[in-house]
Amino acid sequence: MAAAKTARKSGPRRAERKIRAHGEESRERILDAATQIAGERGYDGTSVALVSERSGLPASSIYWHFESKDQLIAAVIERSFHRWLERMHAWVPPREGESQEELFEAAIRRTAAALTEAPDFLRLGLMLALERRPQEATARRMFLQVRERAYKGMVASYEAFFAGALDAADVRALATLTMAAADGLFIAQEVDPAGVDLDDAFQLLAEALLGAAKALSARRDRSRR
Amino acid sequence: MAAAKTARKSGPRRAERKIRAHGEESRERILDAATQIAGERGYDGTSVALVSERSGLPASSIYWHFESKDQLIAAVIERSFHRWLERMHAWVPPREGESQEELFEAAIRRTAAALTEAPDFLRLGLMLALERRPQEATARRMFLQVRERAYKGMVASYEAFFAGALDAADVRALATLTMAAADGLFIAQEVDPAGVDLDDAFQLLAEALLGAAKALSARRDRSRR
Amino acid sequence: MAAAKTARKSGPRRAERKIRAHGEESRERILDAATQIAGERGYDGTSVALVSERSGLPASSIYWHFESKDQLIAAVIERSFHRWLERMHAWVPPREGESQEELFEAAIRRTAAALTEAPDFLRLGLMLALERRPQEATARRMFLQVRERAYKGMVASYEAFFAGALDAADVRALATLTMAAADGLFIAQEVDPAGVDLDDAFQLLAEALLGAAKALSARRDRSRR
Amino acid sequence: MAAAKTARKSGPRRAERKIRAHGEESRERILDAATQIAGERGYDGTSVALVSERSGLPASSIYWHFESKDQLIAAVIERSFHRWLERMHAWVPPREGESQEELFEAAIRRTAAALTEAPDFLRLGLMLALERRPQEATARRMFLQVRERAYKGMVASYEAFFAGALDAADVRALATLTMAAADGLFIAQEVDPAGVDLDDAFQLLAEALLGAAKALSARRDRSRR
DNA sequence: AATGAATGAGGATTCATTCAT
DNA sequence: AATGAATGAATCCTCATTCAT
Repeated sequence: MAAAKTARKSGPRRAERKIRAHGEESRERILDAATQIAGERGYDGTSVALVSERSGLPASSIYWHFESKDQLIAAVIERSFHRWLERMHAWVPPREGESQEELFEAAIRRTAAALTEAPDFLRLGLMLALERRPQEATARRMFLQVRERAYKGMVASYEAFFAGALDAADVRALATLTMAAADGLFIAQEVDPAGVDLDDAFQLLAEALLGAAKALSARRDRSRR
Repeated sequence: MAAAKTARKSGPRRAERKIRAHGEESRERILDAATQIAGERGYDGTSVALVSERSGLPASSIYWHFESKDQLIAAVIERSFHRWLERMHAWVPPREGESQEELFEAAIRRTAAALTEAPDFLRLGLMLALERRPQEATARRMFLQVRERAYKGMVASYEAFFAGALDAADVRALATLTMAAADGLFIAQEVDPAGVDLDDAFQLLAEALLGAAKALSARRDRSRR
Repeated sequence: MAAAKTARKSGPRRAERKIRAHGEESRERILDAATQIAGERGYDGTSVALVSERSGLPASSIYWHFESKDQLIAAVIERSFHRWLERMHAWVPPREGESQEELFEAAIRRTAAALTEAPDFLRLGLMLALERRPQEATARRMFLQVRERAYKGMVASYEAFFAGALDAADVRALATLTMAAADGLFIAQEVDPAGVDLDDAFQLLAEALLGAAKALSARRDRSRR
Repeated sequence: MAAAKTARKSGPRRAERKIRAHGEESRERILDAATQIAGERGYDGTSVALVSERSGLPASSIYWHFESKDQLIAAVIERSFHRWLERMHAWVPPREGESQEELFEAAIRRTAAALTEAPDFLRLGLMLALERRPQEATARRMFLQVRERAYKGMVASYEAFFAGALDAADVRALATLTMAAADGLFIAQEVDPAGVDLDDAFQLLAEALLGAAKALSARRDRSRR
């Protein structure tokens, strides 16, 4: 490759597309390219040269917008997360007049939707989460931060569902299990899309969690007596 | 990876440690180093130079023992898996005279033990599973193969537990959910060891799965009628 | 310079410090930063980006004030030299009623003071003087010019001291030796501040030079006979 | 330039000169090239690419022989110093039947010879000595170390010359001054080869030092009384 | 049963400089 | 009187791999 950079110098002077863009636009172009690539190939697979090629901006321009590759990936994660959050909010109309159980199952379905809505983001994030490198951890930290927020949101909604029945520790345990199962199902489906039906699996998960909640409150009653 | 890494190669190797090992021993040394590094840093983070340094053998010797980096990582996974299997067998004495539920919870506890027994193996495997690169897939395939075997084993034991109550599809769904939750809990604990108590979480998972099983068989009864 | 340097540029500059300074002030800020950095790291070590960061002004502003990096460094040298000259004049009150020898030693002490007064200037200048690169020689030329002036001044005052005793060539030889020793002592003290006492060393230098002067005039007498 | 690497790929396969050299030979080739370049252009001017080009070995091979550019330059300094030391020893036949003063002047002449014998080495070393970079200081340290050895040697021979007349501190002061003057004269001659006659200057320096020695021992007598 | 030496391709990042606004 | 954005060339260095010995 070697000369396949930027926009191909073709023929004489190539003052063709020196857009002198509005900055923010270039930044977005870079983030778009990086999001795409990082989703496909992970942190290490996302070379600055590739992002440069795909975004149409020279590598040095990437470094004008981002301090380092690590920070670029962190920005990718941040933006993806915010977009995903927005879509989540748009998706879920507040429903009324439903039973507790129906409400809960709806919440779980929402989680399922969340997974299918942001596969690249989650895949990249989980890969980073599993890594244990000493340095260059900004991107990883960003994902964990963002994940923490999602977890807190889940705990809050569970507290509403199980008010009275479960105490704070139980709710957290249930939320942790939910998140774990969601992550795991995501992976299962990534690995073998044909082998898992996410809708069915989350339906089953909802029932499992309700069963677990019952067991927890029963345990609680027993210990209280 | 940029500059100034953790590791330092130091020019022409000093002839310090010419152990002239007996072949198999060198191979093991290389695998040990590679296992350690790959567990920490994933596929891309595992450079041949690093493995060379950590094992004390020159890079060319690694290529004498393994065809390529990809095959090396595949071998790492294979060996880790076999060791893990051995430990699993040694660990779990067949218990008798227990109730169905107790037996089931014991099985789940075994799964929990499996996670804590081979963290590097699982961490690396999950990272590979999440990756989406076209070439160099030997290592990834190896993990998925190994994982498939584990899944089959789980299905087999679930069939024994839920014989009569659930049909094959339900058992598979339950096993899939179990595996997903296990993977997810593993990740949760890797990310924040203090935030998750694996014993408690798997206890809760067992109750959740029993709840799900009940729901499944109820559904089945309903549809049969 | 490789990666991960001391300094960090941080993407699109935050608009924090838009002082809208009055031109001359910005120029001074840039010169201050460049003086500091060039004193520490030499010509090549003084990157425009570093100067930008340390001065708080964007790199493009540096190019508004200076034609090129080379001219910037030349300006650094020029300004440093003038400041140093000023301080020198302020420092040295003309003394009267002293013996020849006392006057000479006072002159040498002045030279010593000159060194300690402008270490960055001298350090950078000597570094430039030692370099041998063809292009970008403005800064270097500027230093040598300035140095020539200092040398001429020294020759003039030596001519006064040794009027009658030495001829022009001898005086120049003595001045050359003085300057060389001063440069060398400066380096010695930069390299190991604890190892050299500049006052003592210059005291000794004064005595050495007087000895040399005596030898020179003796030689001259001999050759005249 | 870009493609002007290694040995020019000309025409078809270029298996022409894959010397598979004896290692040590390649190392020397690299050091030769680096010595030449560093002498001309200093530390920063010595790019790995240039050394690669001049030595005929690819850049990556340079990194097989040396850990980093910094260590390469350090090795350059070390080798240059040792070669210089050898030449110094060869140069100076032990003379007998001369007066103290003649012996001393001979020693100084030896120092002069030393300068003209290793100009590149000294120039590079002094440049490094003047720098104040935080990192990458191996080369600099190496020069200072080597310089220290030269200083010790000088002190030892001065102790022989001035045994009885001067005490240890005085000898050190004299040696420091000698070295400083030598460095300074070297610089003066680098800057303006026509302006300095090294032989004359060192002759004068010898007389100056003898004068200084006399002054020192007179001072000592005075203070002893 | 190894290994010293080499290598081309590519890695991230910094360089001095430009120019439209 | 500036500056945000960009850029091509160069920086040091690491990569997986090869091959003669």
